[in-house]
Amino acid sequence: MRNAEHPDVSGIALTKVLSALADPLRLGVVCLLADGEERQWGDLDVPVSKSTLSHHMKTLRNAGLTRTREEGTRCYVRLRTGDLESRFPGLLASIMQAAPAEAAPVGLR
Amino acid sequence: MRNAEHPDVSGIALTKVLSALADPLRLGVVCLLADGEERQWGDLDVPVSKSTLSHHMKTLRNAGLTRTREEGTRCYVRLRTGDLESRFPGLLASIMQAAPAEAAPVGLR
DNA sequence: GATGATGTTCGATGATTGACGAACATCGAA
DNA sequence: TTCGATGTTCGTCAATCATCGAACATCATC
Repeated sequence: MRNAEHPDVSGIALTKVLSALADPLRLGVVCLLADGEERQWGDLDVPVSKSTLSHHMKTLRNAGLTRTREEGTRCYVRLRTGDLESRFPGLLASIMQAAPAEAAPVGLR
Repeated sequence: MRNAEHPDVSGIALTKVLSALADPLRLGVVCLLADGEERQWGDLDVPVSKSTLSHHMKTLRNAGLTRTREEGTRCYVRLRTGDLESRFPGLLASIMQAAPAEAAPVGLR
């Protein structure tokens, strides 16, 4: 996480957002974060190994979908709802509406 | 095109739509079709070979984004605007708003 | 029928992607 | 200071993807 890159609002690319959300697991994570709450990596109950989760979180972060914060050894993540809304109005909302049916089962531990 | 598969409205999958639109060339094609007009393959001025274009058109078709019609040896394509709107309300509109900036240059010949 | 235009399909190839375990770095707690 | 928890990074592997040219099928036209 040393090299956490968060693109600024104008740097959020549509194709990266779309391909980030095209993966069921990442879609599931975003669904879970859609309530606006900040979550810790370890609180996410995902059906993949932690190294795989780390890659997916990096993808979401680099795409500009999430913002990551470190606190000790823990990492917290939250959805960049406002940034996304201002960059692509209505996009996230319309995706979230249909997402649960196809997202991977991501719960809270 | 013998085996043209067009998913019905309820069979249009969000993840397939998103990954189909995550490619700049396909995004460009969809942008061009966004005016609702029906176009012929050959009228599309794309920076790839015809075999590559054929693959991309197949991807769009299978994802449920476009509908293809044969007429002699020619193939015509149009965007399934209405179907998409009823399946994922607002999705296409919000994507089209930001798409031109990132889409590959697809014009008319 | 022969020819040309239009798409599709078939390998082949190189790039990207998702996945894992192992090794590592960092920090907090015992 | 040692140990455990938390994430990252690395190397590997299999699968998918974008791309191309060549070969093919189909149809319209000459």
